Amino acid sequence: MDQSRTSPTAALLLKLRQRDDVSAEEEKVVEDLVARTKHVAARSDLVSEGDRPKHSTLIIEGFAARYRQLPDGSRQLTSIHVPGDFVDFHSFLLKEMEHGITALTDCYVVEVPHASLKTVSETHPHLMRLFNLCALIDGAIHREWLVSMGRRRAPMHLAHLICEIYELLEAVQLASNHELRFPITQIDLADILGLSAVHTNRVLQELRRSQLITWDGAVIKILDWPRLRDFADYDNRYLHLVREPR
Amino acid sequence: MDQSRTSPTAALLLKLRQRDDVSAEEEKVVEDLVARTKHVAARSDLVSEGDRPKHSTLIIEGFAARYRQLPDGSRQLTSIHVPGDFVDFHSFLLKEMEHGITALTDCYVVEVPHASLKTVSETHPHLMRLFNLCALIDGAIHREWLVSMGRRRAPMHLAHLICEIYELLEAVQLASNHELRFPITQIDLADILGLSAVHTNRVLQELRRSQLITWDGAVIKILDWPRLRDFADYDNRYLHLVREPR
DNA sequence: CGAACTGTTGATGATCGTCAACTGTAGTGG
DNA sequence: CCACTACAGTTGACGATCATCAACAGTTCG
Repeated sequence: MDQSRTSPTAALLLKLRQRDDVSAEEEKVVEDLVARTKHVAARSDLVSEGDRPKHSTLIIEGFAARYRQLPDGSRQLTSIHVPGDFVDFHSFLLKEMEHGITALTDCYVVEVPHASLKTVSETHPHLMRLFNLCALIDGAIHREWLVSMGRRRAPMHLAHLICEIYELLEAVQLASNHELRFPITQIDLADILGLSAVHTNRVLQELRRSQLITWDGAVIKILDWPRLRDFADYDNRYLHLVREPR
Repeated sequence: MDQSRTSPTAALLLKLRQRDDVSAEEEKVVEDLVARTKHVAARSDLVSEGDRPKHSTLIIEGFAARYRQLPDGSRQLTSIHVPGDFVDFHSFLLKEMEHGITALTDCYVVEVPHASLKTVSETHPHLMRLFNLCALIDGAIHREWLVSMGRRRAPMHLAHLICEIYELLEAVQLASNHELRFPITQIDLADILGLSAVHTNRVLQELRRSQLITWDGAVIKILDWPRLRDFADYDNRYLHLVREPR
């Protein structure tokens, strides 16, 4: 795994700074939230459905996803999370988890006690507002996924997903040059797209045949960013990556 | 339209009280947010994509929906909103709207200035937290919709939607006895489900044939709630309708 | 070496979209 | 009053997209 990162809070701070200035004191508060990093093996649950966690989980390294398992055995992933994401921030207010969270790859995470978040909300409301803002952006991503599911054909859907993940990783300096490490199986990818694994495989090959991407093992290369973006009808405004004037 | 409602804030207060106690003072603050109700005709935009509204819109009466229009002319609704919902609460922090909001029926709404929300966040943090909590539940609903889109067949998907809307309306005392007024066209319904209008019509008839519901004009009657719920694999935990102990 | 898993391909069928036509209803204007 | 329009709902025919089942290759790992 990548050990080059200086601090476990680096990705989170990069994310927050895209929203607004983060003062030196707030930065210290964020760093104090990180008590001890914990390793989670790929394919195991960070949080299970029905849990009432006493902490929110911050991803330091690796990929995780929210998912729901249906009675017929099928599974749907409802979001994917990258370093810097509070993957179950809402459990701070909502208590019961109505979905599970799985590690798509080996992960390093930090469990931030809800009590600490409560303190932050009282002593550093501006910082708390930045966390809330990130949760609202999660909602915007959900809505874009709904659009992809409902109105984009599978190849466009996959292309759109690749654009999104690339820009999310680029924003925390984990991807550049239209190249990203995204070590996920086609089975998990199918559960993101809401497709069968077989069809997912064929759709992926279609993007390869069209010279839009290569996807070899864990490494995705976007061969023609403008064409991929147009093909996917990708408009990144919903990620709110540029800071809004206040 | 129904004029029996005593106060424009009735639905909102019912919603908030499901989350936590609302003090008399907080109730007064909520009522002060409602300056002037405004009528919006069915099929017109409450907010348009790209807008930077200076207020958040609270629905007093009628149904509204968030939507996105795609270049090929197709449209996807990403959420539907009932009285008591802040339909664009996130614009308070996120500024630019990356989707539009349309009135599915004639609506009465209130436009609450962001400046007022800012004041509330400073003087009544507990109340603001309840608003935030509602926004997080919106996210949970989005996730459940993603599951429906990805892994439920059209008849299950529609059944699930009916269950959800019924319970949301029941929670603000706008539906009871497994009967609800939901005056929406099959075209809009198709744009919720991500289906064509023709297929939506057939799916609807399937539910009618199965004696699960009647849907005559604006009125939906759920004929067999347990069977509809089982058929849809509907589990309402994600709506967080019961108050959590603190 | 076998076991388990991922990726891949082919064959077949189910689900859903598209096109077209027709019905009923409500409104609109002469 | 009636012709005319507009639109929601409905039905049939046909085709595209996607799921399912089965088989097999390549890799890793014990």
